[in-house]
Amino acid sequence: MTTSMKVHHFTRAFWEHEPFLTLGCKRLRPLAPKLPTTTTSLPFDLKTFIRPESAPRKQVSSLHNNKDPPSPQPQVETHPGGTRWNPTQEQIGILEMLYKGGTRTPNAQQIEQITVQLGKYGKIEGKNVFYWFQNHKARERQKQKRNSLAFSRSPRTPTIHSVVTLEAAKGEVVDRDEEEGSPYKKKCRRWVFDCLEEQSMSSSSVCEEEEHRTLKLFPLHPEGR
Amino acid sequence: MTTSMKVHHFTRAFWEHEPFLTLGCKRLRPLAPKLPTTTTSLPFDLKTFIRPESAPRKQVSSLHNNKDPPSPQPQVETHPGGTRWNPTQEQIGILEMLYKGGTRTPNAQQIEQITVQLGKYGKIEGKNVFYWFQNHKARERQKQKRNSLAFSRSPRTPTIHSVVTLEAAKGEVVDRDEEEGSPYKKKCRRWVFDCLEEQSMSSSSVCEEEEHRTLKLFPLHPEGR
DNA sequence: GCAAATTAATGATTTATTCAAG
DNA sequence: CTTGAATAAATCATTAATTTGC
Repeated sequence: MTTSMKVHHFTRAFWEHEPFLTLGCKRLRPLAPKLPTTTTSLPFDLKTFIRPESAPRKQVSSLHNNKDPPSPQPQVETHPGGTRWNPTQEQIGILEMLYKGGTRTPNAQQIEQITVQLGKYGKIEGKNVFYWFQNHKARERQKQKRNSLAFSRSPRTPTIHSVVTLEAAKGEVVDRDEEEGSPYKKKCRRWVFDCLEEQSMSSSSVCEEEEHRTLKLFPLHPEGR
Repeated sequence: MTTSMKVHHFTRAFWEHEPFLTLGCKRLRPLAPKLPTTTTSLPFDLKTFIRPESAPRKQVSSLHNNKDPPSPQPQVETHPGGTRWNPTQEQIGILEMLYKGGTRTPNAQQIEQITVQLGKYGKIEGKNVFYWFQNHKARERQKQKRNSLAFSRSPRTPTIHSVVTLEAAKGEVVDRDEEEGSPYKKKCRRWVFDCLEEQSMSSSSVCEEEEHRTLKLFPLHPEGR
């Protein structure tokens, strides 16, 4: 009986909702089907979790011996019908407007608002909005970088000015980017798990069974690499 | 009237819930206070959003010409009353057990389960679990890297080596790092916004007012940088 | 013209870095 | 100085453009 055995047992017990520790851990409910029951549009593929090897496996990764220690990993494999958000022109337009307006990392509330608005033009979720801003910001940055590099590189040869030019270019870029940045200084950014539930109803009776309403939302893949 | 003007107007209108586009955008409700109404323990600092300049600004970043072209460094400013999760011994123990058991990037459901279990030993949220695994994984990796570097560095000294050693070390590190990866091929991993709502009750009557239960969860900061 | 085959964009995820609380 | 929290960078994967052979 090695340590790994113990760990393994523990892990299994944990996932199976067995009382694994001394505390009064009342056995949870059978852990519902949880199959496609999850939120509708979720690409959660339980099948693959159960039967990892199914799809054509496009990924190679043969090289670079990937050895993962312990568990038999859950495979979240793309499920066929995996659909990613496909923004409409209106949605893109609004998002770009907001971006130009200075929005870079909208907070939970802002994302919610944006999502609601954009929802008028097509199916969309909050995470799509979040990702869009992250990606757009990052890719604008790349673009700027490329541009300034290209700019500085080509005129390179003459005398001194090239350098000057380079610096100037950089300065410009920075300014430009900053220019449209939000007017407020940067401050604390934080992630948050936020819930849509209307808190207004709290006024009436206090729900004893305060069902976990706080949400979740995180990576859906069972096991990382 | 420049483009920026228009954009600005649009943005403002957007945040204020004014009908900004032609579509039948029925004016939303006054957009509740939304101040501290947000989830309880959230470090949402509205103050800083309003009054950016407050903290002593500690960041230097002078050296190492950080030509981060665009952005002006993100200043994550802590807000005063911010309280971060302080894990108990039991919690840490369980988390490490799970980690040893092979858990690296738990999915939404797993995180939920873990959170519930750990909740018995102290206050905790899903995001804490999420972050813990991310950090632990990353820091284990760093440790491995450091170790292997140290290992390869000591026995090395002879002649040309220094350079060679460096390269070799890097190679080793990579492998080592991979070494503890999961045994399963890597495949598609997806993020998911998942909700805790018990899906069991769906059997009875279908709740018409399907209140948005899908959660949210994203960055809570008002404006990026 | 059109469908398989490439390539370009970009949505979604993971990994690396950074910041600061305790 | 450890590590929770957050952001940025890198990467993966899928959809849409575009090209190519017929």
